Amino acid sequence: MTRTRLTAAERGEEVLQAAITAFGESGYAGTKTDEIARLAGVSQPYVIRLFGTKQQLFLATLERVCDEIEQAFRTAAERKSDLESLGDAFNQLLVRRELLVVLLHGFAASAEPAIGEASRERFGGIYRLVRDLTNSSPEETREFMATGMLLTVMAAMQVVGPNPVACTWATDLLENL
Amino acid sequence: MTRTRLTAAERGEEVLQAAITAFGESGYAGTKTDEIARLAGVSQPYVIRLFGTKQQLFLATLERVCDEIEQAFRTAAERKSDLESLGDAFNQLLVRRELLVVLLHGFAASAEPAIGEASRERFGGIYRLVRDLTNSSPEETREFMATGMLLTVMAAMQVVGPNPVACTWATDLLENL
DNA sequence: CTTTGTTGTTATCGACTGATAACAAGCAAG
DNA sequence: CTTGCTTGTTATCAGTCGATAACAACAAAG
Repeated sequence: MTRTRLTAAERGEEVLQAAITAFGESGYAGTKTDEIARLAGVSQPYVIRLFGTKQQLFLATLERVCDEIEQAFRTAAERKSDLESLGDAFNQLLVRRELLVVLLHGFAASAEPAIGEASRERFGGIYRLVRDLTNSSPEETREFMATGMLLTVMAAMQVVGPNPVACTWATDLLENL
Repeated sequence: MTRTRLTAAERGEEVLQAAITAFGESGYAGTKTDEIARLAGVSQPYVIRLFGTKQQLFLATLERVCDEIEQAFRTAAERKSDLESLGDAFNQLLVRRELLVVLLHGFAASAEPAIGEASRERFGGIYRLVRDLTNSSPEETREFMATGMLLTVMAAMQVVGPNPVACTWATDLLENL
């Protein structure tokens, strides 16, 4: 048991990774801070002290996820700045199902004002980033975002990504993509 | 106060409508059966007795929502059986934001086995229905479903539908649709 | 070595929440 | 009217969960 002592920033990072996993699986309301603590290997009260409240932890998780998505797009655009290149990057993100599904849970929890505001802000930012990185028209960008949302809900339904549930309609939808 | 006595089926219907509203706003885990009861004007234990458990109530709500969506598509196809006609029908559904958002909450709660199974089943059914009603190719149908998912998450973020939150990127995305 | 700040824990609370039980009130038939 | 079935309520529990408080362990500095 390597129960090392870390700085608050380092431990916070571990908790954040655990939060991505947990929130990605069960969403904002459905996830217990205790489960996140267990995944991170710390006590539940410490998770709360590191982030203040469960909601602030969720918001931090959402911001982190969006940062990683935007970073993946920027990196892809450096090699080739078209929508196909960004699409490949998106498919790579699907390997970590929880990442994109956290985003979906943010959208779904938008009735909570703070979460809704963050979701709208970050989704708009990703839209603009995709459009600007690739110099695409609004129509092309919308189709890209739409396909992204379809894949994201399919990730939530566990028909794409690692260990997918077998599903005839899913394989049908994924052909020629 | 018209506190009339209804049959179990009639009262169940009222509870189901309340459940669409409540689950659409707060999702499966985030909605309290007590809130549904309040909206339906009955006591919380009665809601439970009518549907067994909160999960069974959510599943019934999900089934109902999917039935209504499929019905809207069937009706639209009777007049004109192409994707544009079904798209118009979908836009009409957006007027009742909660309806589509319940669907999204079903996807999001797919980690719960029973909910995941129902979500996959019904989503696949809608996909096949759209494709068969319009005789569209898998590619065309996929694009339709993708756009539908984009609009659904935008509905969850409250940037489309009644009383939309003003948002530059949202108006941008909705132009020429 | 002791002082001081940071990291982390255990103990515990208070509010919530789904579910059960027991009971009451309406309604139709005989 | 009373018997029996359905509709509905109040009371209440048992478990959960986020959050707070108090304390403990460790490390660096002087």
